[in-house]
Amino acid sequence: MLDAKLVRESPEVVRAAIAKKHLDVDLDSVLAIDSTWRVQLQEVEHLRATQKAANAAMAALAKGSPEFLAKVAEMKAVAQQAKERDAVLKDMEDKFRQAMLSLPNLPHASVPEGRTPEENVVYALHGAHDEARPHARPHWEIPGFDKLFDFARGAKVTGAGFPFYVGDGARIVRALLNFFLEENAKAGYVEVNPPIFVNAASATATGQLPDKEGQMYETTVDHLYAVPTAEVPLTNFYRDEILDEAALPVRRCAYTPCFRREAGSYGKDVRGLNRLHQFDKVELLKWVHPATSYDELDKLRDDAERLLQKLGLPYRVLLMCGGDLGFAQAKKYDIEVWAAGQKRWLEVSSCSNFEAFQARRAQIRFRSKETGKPELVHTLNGSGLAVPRVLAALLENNLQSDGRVKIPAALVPHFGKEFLSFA
RNA sequence: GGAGAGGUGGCAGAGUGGUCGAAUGCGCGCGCUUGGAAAGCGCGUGUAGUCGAAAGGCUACCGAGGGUUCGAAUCCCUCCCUCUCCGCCA
Repeated sequence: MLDAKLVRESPEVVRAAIAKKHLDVDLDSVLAIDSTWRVQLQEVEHLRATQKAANAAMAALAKGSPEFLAKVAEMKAVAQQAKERDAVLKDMEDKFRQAMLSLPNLPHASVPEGRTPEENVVYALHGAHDEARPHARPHWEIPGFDKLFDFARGAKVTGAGFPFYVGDGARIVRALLNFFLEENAKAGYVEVNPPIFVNAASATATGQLPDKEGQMYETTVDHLYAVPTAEVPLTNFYRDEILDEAALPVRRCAYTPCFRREAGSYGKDVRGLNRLHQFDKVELLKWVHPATSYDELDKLRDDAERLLQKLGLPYRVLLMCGGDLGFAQAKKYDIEVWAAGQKRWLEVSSCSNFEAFQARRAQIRFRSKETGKPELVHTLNGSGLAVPRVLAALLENNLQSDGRVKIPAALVPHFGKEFLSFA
């Protein structure tokens, strides 16, 4: 959510942001709602002031006196009017809030212009993705793949996109998670094991509700939502709180399974491990002082990149253009790993600075030493990393002529052996 | 799951229909005092919205949401959460 004062006083700034993100948002109607709401607010507050004044006067009068009774009669009418006006105001407040929620975050000045994913800027390229790998093949075509990653039985037991991981398949998932968590801890992120169901208030604060309701699994009793990412419980950890400025930046990481309904995806995008309804991911999250948030974004991206470097997997970093940036982000880098068998890039992390956009919605602040007043923090997050796609790249890139997969040296201590075997 | 108690400012804790944004204490800040500190004394100390050039004004907030009333922290209803006891359970 944006600052209402900014929208009101500098609508041209917001208009430029909408244009850069290539969104279709009716700013004029937002402004109109804002001004009628404020007029109504004034009227209701004036009526309340009248009531309060009468209240004080009546407190000084004898309870049954003629003056008292006259006041009661007089205020009955005011009360009636206040009630009606207040109902209208409530309605307008809902509309106002809806209108404010429809406005996207402002893209940072360093975000490149562009409308489509093709216009994203390749910010960095790491490793030899174009090196010849004669044995590489799409991971789902590797002989024995179905034994370790059992989609058929997953579909029987639960549904499509819920595989069983068996034997070395389960072991490699656990090794990757452990590796990610250990590395992130070394980088200063405190490990958190959060709830994997959240309530509606939490899902709203991070922006999953109301718009993306259909992407989450919801429980029929209690109306809880299975988390689509650890970002949701983690960001909400400090919801409605005021942090100590000295504690910033706060760095946390969390592993959770992630649940996504992902309606409407087909073809090779969803083959094998590329896209699942349930997958494992470690998320990095920071609450930072506004003055440092872009430095912190660079560091966050570096932290995520380092994981791929240590695994020896080629990757590239994209700086997202305005049109591909996303509604809530001010700036975003996507990290994509090279899957040599599929010969395509797979997104394994998305590192974003939300500035105060999420913090305003979730009311996460810090007390400024300078002013003594609460100010909104900036929030950042990124995966560190998503397991199945890293795994897909690992299987494809490291496949040997003998059909085994070579485990990167950094992962061997966690996996316990040097080769993953499909036999 | 059953029975009971309770949710008030940074904390503790008054307040049971009217001048209560809320006593008092602690904490915190500033000042006086002191060689310095403690104690003591004095003053101050929430958040948000809105109007205003500003000074400042107005409004809201006593777990959340509804209701009763001229008026609600206080009465009624629903929900959430915490604690105690019992039951069940990995």
